Formats: sequence, C-alpha cells, structure tokens
Amino acid sequence: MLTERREQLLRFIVDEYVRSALPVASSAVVQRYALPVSSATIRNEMARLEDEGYIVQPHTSAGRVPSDKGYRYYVEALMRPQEPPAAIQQTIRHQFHQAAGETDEWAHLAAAVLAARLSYVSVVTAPHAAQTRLRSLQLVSVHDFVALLVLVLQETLVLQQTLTLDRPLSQDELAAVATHLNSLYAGRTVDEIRAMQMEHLSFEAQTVHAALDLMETEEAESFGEAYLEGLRDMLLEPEFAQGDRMLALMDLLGRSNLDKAIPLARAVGDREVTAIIGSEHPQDAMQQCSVVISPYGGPSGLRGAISVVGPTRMNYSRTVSMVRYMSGIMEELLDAYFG
Amino acid sequence: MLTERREQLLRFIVDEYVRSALPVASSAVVQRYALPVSSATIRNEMARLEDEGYIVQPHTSAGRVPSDKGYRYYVEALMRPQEPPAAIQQTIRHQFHQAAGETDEWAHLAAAVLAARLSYVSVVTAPHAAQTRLRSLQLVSVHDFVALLVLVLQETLVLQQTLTLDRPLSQDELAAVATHLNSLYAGRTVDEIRAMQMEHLSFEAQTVHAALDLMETEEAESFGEAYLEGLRDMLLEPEFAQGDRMLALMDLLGRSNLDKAIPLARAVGDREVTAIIGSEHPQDAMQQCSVVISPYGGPSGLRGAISVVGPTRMNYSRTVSMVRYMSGIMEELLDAYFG
DNA sequence: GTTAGCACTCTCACCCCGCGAGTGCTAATT
DNA sequence: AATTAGCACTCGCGGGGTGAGAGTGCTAAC
Repeated sequence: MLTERREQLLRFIVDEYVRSALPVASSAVVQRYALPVSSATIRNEMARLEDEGYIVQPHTSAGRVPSDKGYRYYVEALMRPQEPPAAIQQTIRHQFHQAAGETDEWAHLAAAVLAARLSYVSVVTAPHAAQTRLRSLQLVSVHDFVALLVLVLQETLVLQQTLTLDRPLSQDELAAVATHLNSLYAGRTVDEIRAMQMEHLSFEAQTVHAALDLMETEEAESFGEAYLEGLRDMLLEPEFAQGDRMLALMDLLGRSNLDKAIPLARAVGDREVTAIIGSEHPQDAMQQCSVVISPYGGPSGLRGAISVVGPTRMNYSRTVSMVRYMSGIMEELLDAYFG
Repeated sequence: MLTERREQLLRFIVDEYVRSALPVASSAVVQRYALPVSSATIRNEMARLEDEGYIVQPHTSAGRVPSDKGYRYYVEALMRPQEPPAAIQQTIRHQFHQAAGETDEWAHLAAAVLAARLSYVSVVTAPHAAQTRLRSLQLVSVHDFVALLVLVLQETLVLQQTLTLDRPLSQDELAAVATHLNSLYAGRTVDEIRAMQMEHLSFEAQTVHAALDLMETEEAESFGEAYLEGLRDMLLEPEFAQGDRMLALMDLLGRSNLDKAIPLARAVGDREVTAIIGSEHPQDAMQQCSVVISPYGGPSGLRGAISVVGPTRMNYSRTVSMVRYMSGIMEELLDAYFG
C-alpha cells in the first residue's frame, strides 16, 4: 500500500510521462502541479517509490519513468476513466448510424474510429459465433459450367464460393436446387445438417458439401475477421522512431501473429475491459507495448473483441474509456439488429 | 547512344548495386566480372557515364550509383526479363488452383504471391467493370423488422446491406419479393433498371432503391478493392531503415493515398507492363521508389491492375517478369470463369 | 518531516582526427 | 588513340575526448 502522497506522486509521474515521453524530474512535478513542498521532498518520495518498484531511473542522472508495476497500480487504483465527452459520443454515433446497414463493416469502422481517436493501433474482430446456423443458401448461374454458391449465415455473414458443374445447369434449375436445400436446411447448424443424412443427387450433394465446408471453416476460426487500423499514427510515437522497433511492431501485428499477440481468447472469457501491460504479456516482442482489450457480445452467442495496442506509455484512462464505450456501441448494434 | 562497352558497364553497375545496395567501385566491377581491362580504364568510362547522367557519385570518394536515367536505360535496353522458372510457375499455379473457387480472393492471393516472391510491396486491385449487371438479388429475413439484401453482380461480386422494415415480413414474403424483382431486373445494368420506371409497392421500392445505390457506389469506384501485401519485408531494404523513410512510405501506401500514389488509371489504359522510376513519378514522396505495373483484363470489361512498389534499386528484371506472369494468370482465371 | 546546498554522475552533442576507400589526373606504355 | 601504373587528393566514418546540463542523493540544518 502506498501513502496518499506517494499515490498522488505516482499519478503525476505517470500523467507527465504519458504526456511528454521524457523521464520526469522531481522539480518538474513540483512546478507543474504547484506542490506545496520542495523538490527535495519529492526526491525522497521518489526514492521510496523506486525502492518499491513503481518507478525506475533510465540512468543515474535522469528523471523517473513508471515501471510496469507503476502502470499497473495506476490502472488499478489511480485513474478514473470517464465517459467520452458528449460531443465525441455524438460524432461516433453518427458515424455508426451512417453505416448501420453494413453489418459487415461495423468492426472495421470501430477499429478506424478507435485508431483515429487514440492514435494507437486498434484491432477489432467481427462478431463471430462458435456455432452458426445457415440462414439461407443461393445458387447463381455464372455461365454454363460455373455457378456461384452464396451462403448467408446467422450473423449476416455472407460467404461465397464458385462451383464447377459437371453438366450445364440453367439459372432456373439452380434456383430449384437452392429452394429445395433451403427448405431442408435453412435455420440449421452444421451438426444438424450432417445428422440428417439426406440422399442427394450429384449436384445437390456437391452444393451441400461445399456449404458445409464453408460453414465448418468459418466455425473453426476462433474469432471473426480482424480489422487492424492506426499503424501509421502509432509509428509517430517516439518509442517506435527507430527502424528496428518499427519492424518488431510490424512483425507482431502481421496477420499470422495477431492471434498470438493479442490474447483474444482470454478477453472473450472476461466480462470487462482489461489492460495487459508490458512485461505482463507472455510474448517477448510485446514487452514494450500494452494492450487494452474488451470482449463484446450479442444475441445467439455472437462474440468479438475490441482491442487497442499502444506503447506501455499509453493514455490508459482515455483508452479504457474509449474501448469500453466502443464495446457498448457494438453490443447495442448487435442487439438492435439480431436481438 | 552508349558504346557497347559503356552499356555493359552500366549493366554491371546496376546489377551490382541492386545486389549490394552499396556504391560500386571501379575495382569492384573489374574483379567481380573478371574484365580484361584495368580499373583505371573503368574509371575513365565511369567518368563518361557520369557526364552523360547515367550514374552519380554520392560523394567524391565513393563508388557510383545508377541515376534514374541509368535505371531507365537499363529497363529499356539492357535487361532481359525471362519467364519465371518452371518450378516457380508450378508452385504459383498450384496456389491459385487451391483457391480457384474463391473468386473474391484472387487479387489478394496475387498480391501475397508477388510480395512473397519479390519482397517488395505489392498492390493488386480486384477485377472491376466500369458498368456492371445485376445477376441476382436475394432477401433473407434476419428478424421481424430487419432483412438482409444480398446482391450478386456480374463479376461474382457479392454485396450486402441490411434493410430496416416498416412492418414485419416473413421469409416467404421476402423470397416472393426477391423472385419478382429478379424476374424483372436480373441481367440488367443500373441504367436499364432506372429506365424501366416500374411502379413498386413500398418495400419493393425500398429494395430496388438500396440495390441501385449499392450498384452505383460500386460503379463509381474507378477500380476494385485493392489488396496490399509485403510492407513488412520491404522495410528490411536498407533504404527504408531510417524511421522517417518508413513513415513516408507508410503514408504513401495508406489507403487514402493509394490511388494517387499508383497511377492505376494510366495502367488501365496501357497494354503492357510499365515501370515508373523514381523521379519520373509525379508524387514527391515516391521519388525514392519505383513502380512496376500492369493492367489485366477479362471478358465483359473486367479490368484490374497488378503493381509492385519497391525502392528504385529494385530488381527490375525479376519484377517485370513476375508482374507479367501474374497478369497472365489473372487473365487466364477470368477467362476460365467468366469467358 | 522538510529543505537548502552541494558534490556527484551520467548523457548528449560536438569536435577533432586518423584511417580507408575510391577517385581523378598525369605521364608512360602499347 | 587507347590503356595503365602510380600517386595525390577528397571525403565519410568511427573512435575518443570534452564540456555543458540535467537531475540525483546525501548531509546538515531547521
């Protein structure tokens, strides 16, 4: 436990360092916050905070920088995230209102908005259900030997796949097949469809097979499509100014590493906004970064994650409140459209 | 016109510089290419090449580096792009074969393959028609007051949009509307549909309106969706090692600048693979980069562009041949599926 | 518990300098 | 006329030295 004064001091140090990205000196905090004590007193307190591991000195004659433990304490006990200002809420709601019809673009928009507001990288995954149902299936003739299979799944997820035909089929014939299959399978899950064990003519069988394949591939994913935005702005932060740091970051956020880098699985379990700070992260490469992540959920098991990746020196309060707000927006939208 | 020997020398300098990214010295080319003359002779020739502007010296006591004029001459007259090796062609064809059914993923795959083979940034736009036709339209019930409109356009492009209903409509009612609208409009262009001036009940009207909106938005784009790959690998090239260079590059390739940065419009006009080298590019920020770009076309006005962005010090021969090959692949695919 | 004063430490920016690389020029050679 | 050996010259780069400035910890007084 920290004394009241030391807590205050830690708060100042974090705030100041987040603002300036420079180690903060004892005299600086006295000045900036007009403290009624001298810098020497602050130095003594700082020494104690350092003993207890909340702050560190980059080198002997430098100011102090919060340690990960310091950030953790700050996030846990010191910051007071507030709702985003009404004007900003207004703007964001308006942006989503514009795009309300494009259910498939929500996650993308959320990522873009977060990135723009925070200047950190934002990754948002589209809503995804562990088990999905076939809403509807369509077959569209492309030409004699090619047809397009369009699948609509429960969460207005649209999948497509072209099929190569053994013999030419007209649009009417295709439509008939689609109608028949819809009457059998619409509203059912993969397992249910499999269990039905229906006998099908060859093209019907091909279609069902392709549809099940697509659905299974979709279900096999542990989360929906991930949209990443804001990489460019984040590279402006001084901690990424060197080329190699940038590279490390790019590697990290590369498609293949994304699922490892951001513990989405964990978030999907939790209920609230969570921060993972620097060394708390299992990945070596993430030790310089913090992640603020929140799950969101909707009707019928739709789940997704909203996350922001920034330097450990991030504005936790602003970030947490924006992520929380955005998660609320997503849940509202899901409820309104699928509830 | 250059003498034979000077041409040779220029070729060596370009090859060598592309390989090493270091200014090439007179003695280096004598050694590496086992020339039957002394370095002094090469120095004299180099001085002439420099007088004529084909190469430059970064500073007095450095070797020579090709100028943009030098690269241009190299591309025009010196390099001999060959087809990619059979083994590589094999592999690439295999990759496309795997993904043949996913027409919407071709461009993405092409970009990924190019980026992987060349380690430069690759941007490929999906096939896009200036004017498109409605193939099919579907309405899927999401719940009482929400329906999903799915549009399939000529080029197996699938668009979706949710509609908010005034009154509840069952899936059967929706299907009836879709069938009716399909019978009227399937196979027609935006203009044709508009010209028909049909009277519709309120929900039908809403659907038609939304469909036309989507189609028009689609046609208004001057090219299909652009897929960008390979940014990370390109940042390994020494010319982008500094943080600011990287940033400039990222800015350039940011979504909003892409259309300006890469003169796709121009490519869509040309027939062949084109290289735009450094200062030939109107954009200031692109002066350090070269672009190799090729249009590709398919039946019914489908067009797209395949491009690679690299440092001016790129391997033009490899790049040109890969881009040309990839353009061929795309045309084959389009022909096979839509021909 | 607080604070003034001070010595101490360490980084950073700057300059200087020597080394090595590579050139251009000159004069001799074929 | 073309080639080449020889050589002086130029310039970038890296290492070491240095002085200024920032910020600390400590001590002793309040």
